Parts: sequence; structure tokens; C-alpha cells
Amino acid sequence: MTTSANGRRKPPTVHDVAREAGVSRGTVSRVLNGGHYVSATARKSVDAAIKKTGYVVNRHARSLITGRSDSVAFLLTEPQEKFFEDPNFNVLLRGCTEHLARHDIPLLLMLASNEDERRRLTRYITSGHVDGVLLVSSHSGDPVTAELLDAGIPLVACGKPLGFGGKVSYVAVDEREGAHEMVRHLVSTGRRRIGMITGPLDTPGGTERLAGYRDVLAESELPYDPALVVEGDYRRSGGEAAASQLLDQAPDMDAVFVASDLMAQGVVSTLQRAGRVIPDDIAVGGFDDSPAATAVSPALTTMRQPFDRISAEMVRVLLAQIAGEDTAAVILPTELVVRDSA
Amino acid sequence: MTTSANGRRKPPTVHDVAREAGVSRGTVSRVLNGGHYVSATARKSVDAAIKKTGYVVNRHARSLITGRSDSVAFLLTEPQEKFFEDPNFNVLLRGCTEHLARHDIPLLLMLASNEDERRRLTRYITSGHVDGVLLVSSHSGDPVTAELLDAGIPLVACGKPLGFGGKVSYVAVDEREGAHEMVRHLVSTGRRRIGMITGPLDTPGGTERLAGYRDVLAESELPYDPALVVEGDYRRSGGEAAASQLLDQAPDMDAVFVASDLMAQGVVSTLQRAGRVIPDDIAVGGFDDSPAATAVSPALTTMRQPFDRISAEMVRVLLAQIAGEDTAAVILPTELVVRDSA
DNA sequence: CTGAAAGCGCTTACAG
DNA sequence: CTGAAAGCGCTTACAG
Repeated sequence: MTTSANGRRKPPTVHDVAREAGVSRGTVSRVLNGGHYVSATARKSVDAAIKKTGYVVNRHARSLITGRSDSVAFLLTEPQEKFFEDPNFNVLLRGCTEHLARHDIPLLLMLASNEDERRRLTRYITSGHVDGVLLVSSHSGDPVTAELLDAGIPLVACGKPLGFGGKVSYVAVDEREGAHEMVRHLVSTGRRRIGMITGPLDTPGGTERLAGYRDVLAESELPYDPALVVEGDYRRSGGEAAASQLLDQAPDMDAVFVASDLMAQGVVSTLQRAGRVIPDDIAVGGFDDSPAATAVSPALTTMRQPFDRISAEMVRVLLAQIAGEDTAAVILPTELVVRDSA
Repeated sequence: MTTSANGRRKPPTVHDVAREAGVSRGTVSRVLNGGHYVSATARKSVDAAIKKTGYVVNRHARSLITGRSDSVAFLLTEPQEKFFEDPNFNVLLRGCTEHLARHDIPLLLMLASNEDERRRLTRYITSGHVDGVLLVSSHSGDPVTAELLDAGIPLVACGKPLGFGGKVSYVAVDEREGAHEMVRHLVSTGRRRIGMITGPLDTPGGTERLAGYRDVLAESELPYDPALVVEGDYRRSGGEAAASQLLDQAPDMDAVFVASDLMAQGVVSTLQRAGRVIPDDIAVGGFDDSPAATAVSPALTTMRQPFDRISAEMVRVLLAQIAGEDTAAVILPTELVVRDSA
């Protein structure tokens, strides 16, 4: 290890390792890349030389030749206030970072806030600066998704991306089944005027959970009343607004299924301000089991999304795709978590 | 742009641009790097050629020769549950990502969860894979900080890192002054038995806000009563526990200054469960003005930390340091935000 | 101002 | 199994 002018040590290279080990640089490289076609003795002396010199591969040099960057983007293509407000997002981001770290792959966080940023990032990504992208963008027909898909960039979305006909890999939860379970729970506790606050209806979480709600209404021989359904936006403030609207439209409502815990947080406070007691007057069922679920009082009965598994699967599918495998969809189950609100 | 075997287009290189523009690759490179020592005509034809070919620089090749990576790490060195639970963290992460994006610098998110990860990441960073690091780690004497400092890696911390005697750059808020303002506000509204829930006392936010609290007690000729002070951990659950303890130790308390909004959220619910009305019985003052502040009812009176500016300054100072400037500390003011809780 | 050339640190056919 | 050699795409003294 030599010291250069600016005082920063110049790190050892394959050359230094080769010299130390008494082999050629090619052999060092072979050891570094899996140790195939290398004798046990050579491998051993290279390993020792690596340890001794403190050698760490220069990823830029490697990338220059392999054409891979050994890094992955985590891309948010929507107004991110929403995501950053939602504790689910954190759990997902953390999970992806940790799972990638196990493969020694850094995660580049990218926020496409506006048209300019979208263009810049699309260009960055399609220029091969990352090997693949973990995509968080639930709205249908997202233009970035289309461009990346078009450029052949390995891609896996969180939640089924609408409008791409099965051409993009994704990891999602069984939305409809999750809704079934929650609404059945509400019905089983004697609720008959069950309202719903949906997610945005151009997202699968929006449409599918609503569909599940209607399924159970039908199977329970409960009438579907449009006055009991309001579209939300997955934000706390949206939950508050939607709850007020429901209170107006259907004052006799005895339960609400809310498509996210964050919205449910807003719903709870609006209902309480209106003098309703939860769950006695109105039961509230959430979705996610995010940290928001236990930050409210009463704590939320909700459908747990396995975000730890979701992030693990996203990483697994993406890495497989980078390695050349075909696209894939992974559907994970949700789980009813009964607490105090329903 | 040629198409290679695997169907992915092979991007144009300086060579293609040079050919298109009728100049040498050196000239193309000069245009790319600021356009010095290049004639206006040459510059123009290179620009045109870049546009025409859709050229994007290959950062790996550039990094290999410049020795810079043109990327920056955002490093969390603590059990991150805490950070990921705290909405402040999101705001900071987002701000840093956006400010770096303006310089076309990607942010690599790194989580040092355990000893192994700490070692791996330290190695990664000190091997020159990033040009600098934005550090979030408030506890004193953090070993990663020491190692990075030692390796001469440009570094800027969020909040003053304790135990490094001014050798590390940081951006922080005037903690003590912030505490002054809040406690004076409490005093000015007639409170006399003012409790405090501090942050961890090995962090500057912990000690300084406590010091500020004591300052104002003294200037107001209010006695300092240890029974009124409990150490918290910046978590909601910690706020709940601390509030219970205060309720036991000092049932006559008529205000609490809580060192973070997230803890204050827990405090509010504990106090309310105990039948106290806020602010009538007890005033609650927070710190941060995080999204948590308006997620509670009553909404929190709090000290606003300018996270947008904090992240902007962190990025600015880091970039300056990467460019060779000396370390620097930036202290930003807080601002009292009066809502309903005090 | 500009071109030819060297070289950054690595990987990978190619011979052997 | 192993070494010598070419080359990934760029930047930067060096001459001119």
C-alpha cells in the first residue's frame, strides 16, 4: 500500500496481490470470481495475499469490463410525500436494503419527483448505471415503468403494476383475499352497515380490496350501498375527509373497512371527534399492520402485509432476473390481526 | 448505437461521439469536463454529436481514472428501528437525496445493523467506493465515525457527534436555544411545575435540550426538581413509559417538555388515558415539528427543526469537503410552532 | 486549442 | 490449471 500525494492511501490492486502470491493477475481474478480453474495451492496463496494486502476489488474497473454495475436502484416514481408519510414505505426500503446487502449490492435511492427528474433518472438507469430496479409506483400506466421495460432493464414492482399485461415482475399480496378476511371478520362480529374507504381506484390495492368487500357483502346477503363507499388516497388526511363524508352519507354505519392503516388513523380521529365510540358504535378495520396501527387508540384491527417477505422476494426476483431468468409474479398472503378497533 | 448479442443496445462511447463530431476523443472529454481549452466550434460540434448519438458518460470508466465515484453514502450506524420509526428520518433522507440529485450524485443507502455490517460497510467506504458520507448516528464515540475519520473520508454528521472534538463536520440545530424558547413559552402560559422527558443523554439533543430547560427554570426562579425529569429514547413507546413515570413521581406536574414529537405522541396518549386533559391539566411541548406533531390530537405545540435546510446544508458541506475544503459546522435555528397542546 | 498516447484496475478468451 | 495479452471507456499530461 503506497501513499500518494494527497495523503490518502492508494489501495492495493490485483497486481499487488499477484506479486504477493507469486501468481499472475489472471489467477487472482479467477480466485476473486469463484475460484474455478484454480488449483488449491494457488487459491490458498491468493487468499493469504488478499488478507495480507487488505485488497478490496475496485468495482469501477470490474464494472467497466463486465458491463454490470453490481448495484440496484430503488425508484419512487410518484409524488413521494405520500410514501414518505407512510411508515410502510420505511419498512420496505429497509428490507430491500438489508436483503441486497447480503449480496453485497448497494441500493441507490432515486426519487422521480417531477418530469425533469423522471427523464434524468430514466436516462441514468437505461445507460446501465444500475443492473436493475426495485420499483414503487402503484398508479396504472406509469411512463417510467414503460420506458424501463422497453429498454429491457430488469425490473420488479411492489404491487401489481396495472396496464402492462403481465410483462413486468412484481411482488404483491393477495389483495382480494385480504379484503375478504377483514370484511368477514366485521360481519362475524355482527356488523351489518359496513362502509369502505378504498385506496385510489387506479391501483390494484384500490380496486381489489373493494372487489373483496363486495364479494363478502354478496356472500353475506348484505346489500351493496354506494353511499357506504368512498375513495381515499392512502393518506391520513384523506382518511379524515373520507370519514366525514361517510358520516354524512351513512350516519347509521356500524363498521368501516379502511384500505390502509394510515387512512384508518385519520378515520379514527374523525369518528372520535364526531362522538362515535370505537368499536362500540363503529368498528374500524385497517390494512397493512403498519406502525400506524398501534399508534392509534384503540389499536387497529388490521390485515397484516408481510413487508419483510415482500422486500425479500422483490430482491430475490430482481436478482434472478438480472441473472437472466424470466419475469415472475409472487403473491403473498395477508393475515388478520385482531386488536381493539374491531 | 449497435445492438449486441443479448439484445441490449450497446451505448455510444466517446469514440462514437468523436467520430460523429470529427474531433479526437480527448476533445470530447474536454467538452464533457467543463469545456476548457476547447474552441467554440469544436464544442458546438461535440454538443451536437452528443445529442445525436444520445451519448451518456460511462461513470465506471470515468471513476476508474479520476478515482472519484461521484456517489455518496447515507449511513445509519444505529439500530435503525428507531430511525425508521421516526418520520424525521424520512424527511432528512428525502432532502439529502433530492439535494444530491441536483448535482447528479446518487445516494447509496447503507444500514450498519450489526458488527458484521459495520465492518463490511466501513471497508466498502474506505475502499473509495463513495466519495463521502452523510452520517446519521447520534450516540457518542461511534466507532464507525472514528474509522471513517481516520481513513480521511469526507464526512458530515447530522447533529454534533460527541467525542470527536470538532474534527468532524456536522449540521445541527441550536438545541439549547430551542429548549429555551419552548420552556419560556410554557412558563409564559403560567406553568410552574414543568416536567421534561429528555432524549438519550449521550446525544447532544439529549444533554443540550435538558441544559436549556434548566437554564429557563433558573432564569424564571423555578426550582429544579429531579423528580420532574426522565430520560427518554426518542421512541413513542419510550414517551409512554416516561410519561407514566412522571405521573407517578410528580402528579402535580402542569406541563411537560418532551424532546421529540414522536415521544410526545406517546406522552399525549398516556396522559389522556390517565384522565388528564391537554392542555388544560397539562401542557405538552414537543420538539421537531415532525409529521407526528399533527397526527395527534390535540396537535402538538413544538419546536420546528428545519429538516429541509439541514439536509441541504449537509449536502453542501459534504460536497465542499470532497472538493477539498476544510471541515465545518453549521448551526441552524429552530422555531416555535404553537398549536393546541401548549 | 487539439491529437496521439498512456494508463486507470480489472476480466476473459486464448494458448499452452 | 495458468500466464500473457487484449481491451472495457474514459481522462490527462504531453507535445505541438
